[in-house]
Amino acid sequence: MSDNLPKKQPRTAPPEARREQLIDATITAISTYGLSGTTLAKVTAEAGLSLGLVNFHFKSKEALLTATLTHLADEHRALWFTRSSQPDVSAADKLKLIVDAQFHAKICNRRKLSVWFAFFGESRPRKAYRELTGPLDEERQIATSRLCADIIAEGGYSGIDSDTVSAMLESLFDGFWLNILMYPDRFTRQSAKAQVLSYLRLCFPQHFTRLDAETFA
Amino acid sequence: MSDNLPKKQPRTAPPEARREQLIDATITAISTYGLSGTTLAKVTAEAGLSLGLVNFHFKSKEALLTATLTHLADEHRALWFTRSSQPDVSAADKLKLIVDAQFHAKICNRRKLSVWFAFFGESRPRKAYRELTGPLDEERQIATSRLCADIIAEGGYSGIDSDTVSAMLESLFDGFWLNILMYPDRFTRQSAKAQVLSYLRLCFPQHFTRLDAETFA
Amino acid sequence: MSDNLPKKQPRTAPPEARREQLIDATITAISTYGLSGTTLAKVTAEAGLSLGLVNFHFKSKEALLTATLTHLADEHRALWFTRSSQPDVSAADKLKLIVDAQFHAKICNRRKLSVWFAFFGESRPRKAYRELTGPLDEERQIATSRLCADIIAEGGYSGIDSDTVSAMLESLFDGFWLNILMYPDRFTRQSAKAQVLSYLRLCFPQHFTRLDAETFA
Amino acid sequence: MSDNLPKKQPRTAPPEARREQLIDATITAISTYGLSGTTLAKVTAEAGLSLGLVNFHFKSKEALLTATLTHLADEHRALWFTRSSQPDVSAADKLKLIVDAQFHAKICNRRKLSVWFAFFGESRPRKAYRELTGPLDEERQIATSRLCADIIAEGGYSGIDSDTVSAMLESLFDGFWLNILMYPDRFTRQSAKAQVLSYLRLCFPQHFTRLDAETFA
DNA sequence: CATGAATGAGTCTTCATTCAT
DNA sequence: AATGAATGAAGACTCATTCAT
Repeated sequence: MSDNLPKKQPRTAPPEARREQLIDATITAISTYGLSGTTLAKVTAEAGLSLGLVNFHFKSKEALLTATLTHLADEHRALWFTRSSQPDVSAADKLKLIVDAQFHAKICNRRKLSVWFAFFGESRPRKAYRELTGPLDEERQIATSRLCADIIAEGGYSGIDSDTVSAMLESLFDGFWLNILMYPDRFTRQSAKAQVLSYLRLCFPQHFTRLDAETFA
Repeated sequence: MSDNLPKKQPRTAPPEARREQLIDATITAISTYGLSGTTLAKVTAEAGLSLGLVNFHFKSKEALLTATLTHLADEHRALWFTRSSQPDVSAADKLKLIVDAQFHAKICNRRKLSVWFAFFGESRPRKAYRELTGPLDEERQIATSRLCADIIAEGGYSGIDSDTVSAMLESLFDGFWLNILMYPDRFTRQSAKAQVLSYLRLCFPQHFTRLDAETFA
Repeated sequence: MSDNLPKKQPRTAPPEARREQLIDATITAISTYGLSGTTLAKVTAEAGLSLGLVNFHFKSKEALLTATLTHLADEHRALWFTRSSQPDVSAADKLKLIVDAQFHAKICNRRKLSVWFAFFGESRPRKAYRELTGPLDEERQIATSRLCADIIAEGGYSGIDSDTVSAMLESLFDGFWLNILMYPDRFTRQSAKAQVLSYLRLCFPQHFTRLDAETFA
Repeated sequence: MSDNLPKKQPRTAPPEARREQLIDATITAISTYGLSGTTLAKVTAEAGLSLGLVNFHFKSKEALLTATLTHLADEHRALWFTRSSQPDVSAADKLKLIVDAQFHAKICNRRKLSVWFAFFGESRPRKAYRELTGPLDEERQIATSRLCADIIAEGGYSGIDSDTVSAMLESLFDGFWLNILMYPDRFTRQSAKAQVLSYLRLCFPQHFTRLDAETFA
């Protein structure tokens, strides 16, 4: 289950390294066994560490799971936020960068998607997700809504509402994530991104051209 | 936990009634406690029945969960299929009926959405879902794709692909479901349906008018 | 598991027939699943009857098992007792008949040996056996001891004790039964009987000849 | 049920000690409650340990039972094998040592005999016994057969077959064990051993004298 | 007499957490 | 810091027994 040799660490490692090691093993365990099938024994075996360490570095199993979720959420947020905060980028390009981040290989892979949907699937973890990650989701939706508003103003688009587009985008993101997780043969990162961009082309024909999908592949 | 008085049934009920009763209690339990938090004790307490009865009417807990999933899938399929199989309905109206079914109060409520996402969230239940419900998902996607193709042919639309639209619809369905489950304050059945229809209006402006959303509310 | 067609009885059968039917199914169940693996469901399925019938015809499961044991013990006792009670038979021939009964196909088959040893193997059933069947075992040992005493007197054998021979016979009976059950490839009814008779030949050379084994085969 | 005070061990004991402790408690439990009446709760209570510990040190209940059987079989084998492997001992004396081992107080007591017959009595445990201990039984039978062949050659005995004697000995061993377990008032270790030796005296009068029984008491 | 649905106590097993070393 | 043995509560499943029909 774990190739322990290369993972063996010096007997005492800096706490932060141990925490990351355990979080990484937790992601692997959740994606393999599911949230309820993830036991501390499996996590520590995967990490090549001893069982007792989890309750030493984290207060409880729940704390480990919370830390794992936060870790993923931060990673995700960093990706789209830093990219779309660059000064000399147009609103449309920022929007494209957010879409791009959503389907980036680092984020949108089955290992990590499994974890997201593991949290969505059960009521208590869902509550935890809402508290921890909900604000980040809302922040992103607000950001895309503002970008859409800028584009609408720029392009003089009528009959289209920035909040509607951003709600659509959020749902497309989640829906494609789910389908990529469920039916990887029919849904891929690339096709998902292309189809989201095709939606933006429908909305904002002057700002999104047929070539965009390839540009950011 | 269970208000037992009104639920008390005659001591011996027809097996099918007991099965339905247990499936209904299972849906409630999953939506309340999650899939892994759903214990047979909670299910039977919810149903006002004794613990041992589940393994009498169903072979195992897993069989109960499978039956629950199948029950939901059949209910969902029946709703959109019978509606969209009527003879004298246009392709566009059939598509609207499918969208309508997807966000119908009978299907799209937090109690039942919880169950869907409970199955999506863990690897083994996800596999079960894929085997049991995957074919129905694909059937629906094929149906919407055909309807889109008909609409495209009718309207002479260019630059739009029926498979892309059906993939988008599938993802919008799932994505809005998730957001309705996660953020019921910001996402409602009505707004979701309206936004999906706004997407169809973008795609097929001659076939979907601004009034459609209200028509099928 | 049960070929139910030929076993189906008229809906109401004489109680004694039902009891025998259930006892027979119990023997089959014990030999197949062991004593603890024998459930009333398996017994009634084997008998082609409904679950509730056992507690109708027998007070409890334990009563069924007790009746089964008694049935076997009576059958066994009848076989050796009636044979060795004939008036014009010599003591040696009576002894041979007892040995013969012990390894008779009707008694000494794996199906029934399983039941005997099932009762020997657990403390409570062992206690039940002791109470129900112990007296019959003792009766047989006394009978063989008397026959040995007669033979010793007749033959003028010295250095041999009738109680020792009867104790040896009892143990040989049980030991061969066990080995026939455990290792049917190495131990058969026929070889066991021949070897017990070879022991009697060692004890009483004038009364048991080399041909005895075949005579009673 | 358990006198816990004297059994309390240091909180962390070497694994092998815990395993032995649990095996010992298992023997006690089987002899008291039978195989199917032996629950992990009773075993651990008997051992003065907590319920969960069995599945920590053994994979399952079945593994514990298997280990218990192996433990007894090894103990038994060691006793007769080391004794009868001494270099300067005659074949007849080796045979006596095997008989002696069979009825040694360490082996042939009701506590341990209960366990043997518990395994004989049910089909699945019987199968386990056959696989684990069958080879040891056969090894012993082969050893006794060889010793008998040596004695026959030495003594020039005729009309007697070494395989027959060894089969008789096996069955006597088992049969006396059963009777000692069932009827301890009428069958004792000492009388059983004396009677088995009396059989050997019948077979090999030059090698086994009347005094042998007492010599090895 | 007969059926089989219903009950609930009892068992094995899992696993988060604790703690002696 | 780290280890892993130990604990015990909780859950799925079994099954003798009861009882309405």
